[in-house]
Amino acid sequence: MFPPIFAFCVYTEGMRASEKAYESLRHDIVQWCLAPGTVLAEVEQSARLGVSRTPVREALARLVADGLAVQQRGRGVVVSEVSLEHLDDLFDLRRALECEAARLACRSPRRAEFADLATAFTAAAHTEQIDSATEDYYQLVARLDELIDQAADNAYLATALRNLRVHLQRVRRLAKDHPARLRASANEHAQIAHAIASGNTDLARAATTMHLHQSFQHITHFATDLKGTND
Amino acid sequence: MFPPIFAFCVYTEGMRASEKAYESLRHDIVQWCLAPGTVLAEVEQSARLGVSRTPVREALARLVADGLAVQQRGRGVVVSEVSLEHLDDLFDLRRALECEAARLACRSPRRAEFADLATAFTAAAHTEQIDSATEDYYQLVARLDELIDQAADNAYLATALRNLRVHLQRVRRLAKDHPARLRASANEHAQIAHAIASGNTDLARAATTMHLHQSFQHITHFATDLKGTND
DNA sequence: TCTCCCACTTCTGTATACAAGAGTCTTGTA
DNA sequence: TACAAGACTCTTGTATACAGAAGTGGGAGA
Repeated sequence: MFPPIFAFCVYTEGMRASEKAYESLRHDIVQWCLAPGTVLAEVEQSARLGVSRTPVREALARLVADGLAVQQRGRGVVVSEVSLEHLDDLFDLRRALECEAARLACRSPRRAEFADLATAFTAAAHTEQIDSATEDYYQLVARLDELIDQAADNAYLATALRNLRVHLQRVRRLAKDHPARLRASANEHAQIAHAIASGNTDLARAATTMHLHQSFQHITHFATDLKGTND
Repeated sequence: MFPPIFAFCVYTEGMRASEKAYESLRHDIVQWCLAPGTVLAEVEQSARLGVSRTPVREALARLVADGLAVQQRGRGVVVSEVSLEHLDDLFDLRRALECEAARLACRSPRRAEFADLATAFTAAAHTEQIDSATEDYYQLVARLDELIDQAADNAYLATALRNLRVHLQRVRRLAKDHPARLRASANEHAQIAHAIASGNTDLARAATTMHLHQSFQHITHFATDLKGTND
């Protein structure tokens, strides 16, 4: 009765079926278990997830609202494409949002908390084998993102960022992590955290802009490599 | 194609029942026909809209995703509150997004099209009885918004702005339109359109910032009046 | 052999039936 | 009279049945 791919959601207990279906599908799409272009037929998914069509429909509607799937006339919904064509658009919006978040965080009474994170990032940048601790590193990044969101204290901004980060997660899968890039990224994050901790708005925006620029360059470069060699 | 701002749906013909329910509920919420706090019971709404519970459920889920309604445990969904408490947050995000849109529009090959709109806004500002042509004026604003979206040519940004503008529409209802404010607003919009037409990024951002600041001040001022007198 | 048309299959969209849970009202007891 | 407990009702959450539409495949005709 248990669906094949469902290792991540331990807590199906008190969850509604529609919630379960949504989380499962969302996870599978973000993690590329369901590749772009995959048709999400209602009956097929309801069988796979072990629930009826009704909650699956609700889940699919939410995925379409998230932009993770698109509704095709007559053909149901399919997993949306991940295109590098609009990566610059994604990053334009991301820069606008993250710079604003950084600005607001600079004015937060909690901004001192960023000093510890800055130290942690600097340490991470000097870790010998950073590529073997990728998961830890990404968790650190998540902590910084979360702290910025909390310090910015703007629900509208947080929602916009949340909607955006899903797409980013999918795109990121296109680029493998190189140790050199991870190290550089850690340093950039340290700079951002430092800037916020010091309350320097201009510096925080600049650091954020720099980091996003480097990240964009990395993904673009690697994705081109991928297309040329593997794809 | 889709109308930019659903003036309302006369076109229930080829529409799915769920779409119809969504547009109808969304319209009623934005137009304050359904006041904040109103309980959106599924059976009640399905009877009112003449469709069954299934499409109503789908519509309600979308409204919750939009932030126009909130799901209350055990009590179904209710129309979300419109609070002035977080108006500054709304405008912080709005400034970030609209400034970015204006910046991108400045780089668009279509930026020359803004010159005509600038002229139209200047004319509107000099209309004798601007308060009797409020609808026309708001349509002009909608045209500018739409043109900026198109010129910015960034689907992610357009989505974020669309999500935000719904909340703004609701808040705007708190403040009556005064002729003086409408005139000033028309001039501010003319400035924005002029700046974009000339391709001056800094000027476009400044004009946008100024307009949003004035708009924020107006709503804040009036809303305080409202609370003191009518409410 | 190619093309067009018709029928069949399969899918979505909608309605409705059923079950579980929460809230409320009523009644009984202290 | 007030409080508590139980039952009832209303609501949501889920499953399923049915209808309509769209795609597909096969057969017939040119």
